[in-house]
Amino acid sequence: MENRDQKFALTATMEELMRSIPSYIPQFSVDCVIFGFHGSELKVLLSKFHNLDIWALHGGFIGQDEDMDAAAHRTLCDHTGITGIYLEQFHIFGKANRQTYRFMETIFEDTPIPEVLENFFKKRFISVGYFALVDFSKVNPVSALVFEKSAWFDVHELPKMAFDHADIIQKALEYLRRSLDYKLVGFNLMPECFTMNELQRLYETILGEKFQRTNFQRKILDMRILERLATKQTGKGHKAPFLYRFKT
Amino acid sequence: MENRDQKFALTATMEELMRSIPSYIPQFSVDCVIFGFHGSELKVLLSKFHNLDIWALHGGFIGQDEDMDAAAHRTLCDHTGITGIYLEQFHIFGKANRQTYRFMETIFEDTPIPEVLENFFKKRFISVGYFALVDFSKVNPVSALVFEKSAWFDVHELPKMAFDHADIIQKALEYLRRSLDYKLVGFNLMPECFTMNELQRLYETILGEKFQRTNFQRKILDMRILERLATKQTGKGHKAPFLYRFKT
DNA sequence: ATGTCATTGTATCAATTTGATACAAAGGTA
DNA sequence: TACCTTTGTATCAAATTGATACAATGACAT
Repeated sequence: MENRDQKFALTATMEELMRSIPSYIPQFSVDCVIFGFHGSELKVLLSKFHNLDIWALHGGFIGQDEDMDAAAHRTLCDHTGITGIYLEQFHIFGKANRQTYRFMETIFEDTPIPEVLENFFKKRFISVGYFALVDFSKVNPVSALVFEKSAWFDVHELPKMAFDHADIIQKALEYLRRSLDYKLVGFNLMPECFTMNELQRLYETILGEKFQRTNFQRKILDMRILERLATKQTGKGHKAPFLYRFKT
Repeated sequence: MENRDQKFALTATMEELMRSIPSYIPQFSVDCVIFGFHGSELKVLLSKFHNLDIWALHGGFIGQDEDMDAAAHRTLCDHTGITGIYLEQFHIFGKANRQTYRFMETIFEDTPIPEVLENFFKKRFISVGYFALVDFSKVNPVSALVFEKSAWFDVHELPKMAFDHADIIQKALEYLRRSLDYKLVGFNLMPECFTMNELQRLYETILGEKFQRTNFQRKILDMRILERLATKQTGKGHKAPFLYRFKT
């Protein structure tokens, strides 16, 4: 019974997809790695397929008359409900064996696959990887299309992933490390106000190394990218830390 | 007369292109920015279109069953005649208005454009930018397809460029600067043996800044990436510099 | 031969940046 | 009020970087 409802929901949203497919560039997709920061850990937002214990990145296609960046933003907004997210392309995945069709068959089980979908998905795909930096607390994950639900996962404890999506996340993380911009990354991943300690945890989890508290503080303050606010009134048994905010 | 011969050559190679087009992924291309180093300047290899005073990067398409990286290597080999070149993707260009068709019409002048080509080129294109690092002295530019000839240009003195190719070169240069790896770049752009002074000129032209001779020498030697060979017997009126080679 | 000139290889010192440690100032609890 | 913990800041040593000095070399003119 429950299974039947899901199957119905699945095919219903598929109808929508089918109608829009002719307006997309064939064999080309966008995949977004959505990073968030919570509880001292770097997270990625993933979605689970109906009927399968497999998770995937949020992907989409590009309209014939649509800028690629715009397509990435649209895809992202569809799945998170927020706009104005920081987004940047980091790599193109173009191996010859990037097919999604065999996977489609599993999702559809014994339901016949519509011809439009078959023609679209049976070909090999090239995909642009984008990464997004979002304020964890502002995201309200939206399930759409073939997805049953969304959830945040620790970057180092990923579930079983679809296609080459685990590789894509790995590449995104490498890119983030290599081209780390303290202001950009902090500004987009942290909430409005935060303590120096929380900020340090962010960079530690991204770079995978520990910093010395006092030197980290000096380094960040010397950059002059933060405004110091009032001290935070903690209920903890120690001196209350200052709160900071990124200068605009 | 001369014009007529050129037109003939143009359409003859076009026949070849037409036959291969159905095996390519539509609306998707690869463009290579080929960097070389000569006479204290960073150069890019460009090709000139027949009948037009417009130069372009070397581009190509991707076979349906071909890895994207392989397609880039193939394209590069077609135009330079050398294999095993260092090649890396750096950006994907996906603005909605990336059309080549209007340009095609100019090239064809009043010759009718074959339908296969028309269908292929009339759509908007997405292009992956690759950059190549080659030993200037080893390249023997090969003209192919719609190109009349190839030539090296100083990165800062580009001729009139086709499409958005000037932007693509700019992006490639920015990428090269941002992710500068001293060993990688030097190893691929320098000839087998070179003096410290020549190496310094390379990094100065890439980064667009002057270094202090003595400190540059110390910095590079401290990296332990070079082997020192015998001194070079110059005909110059001063102390002969050592020759160096990158460690393998 | 000898002196001049330009360039190279190396040493050296100062200035700056980075790493490590010390310590007083809170904020809560016993 | 003593005690514990964490925070903010100062300070010193170590490492890196910037700037300058100088002897060594190779060709040429005298």
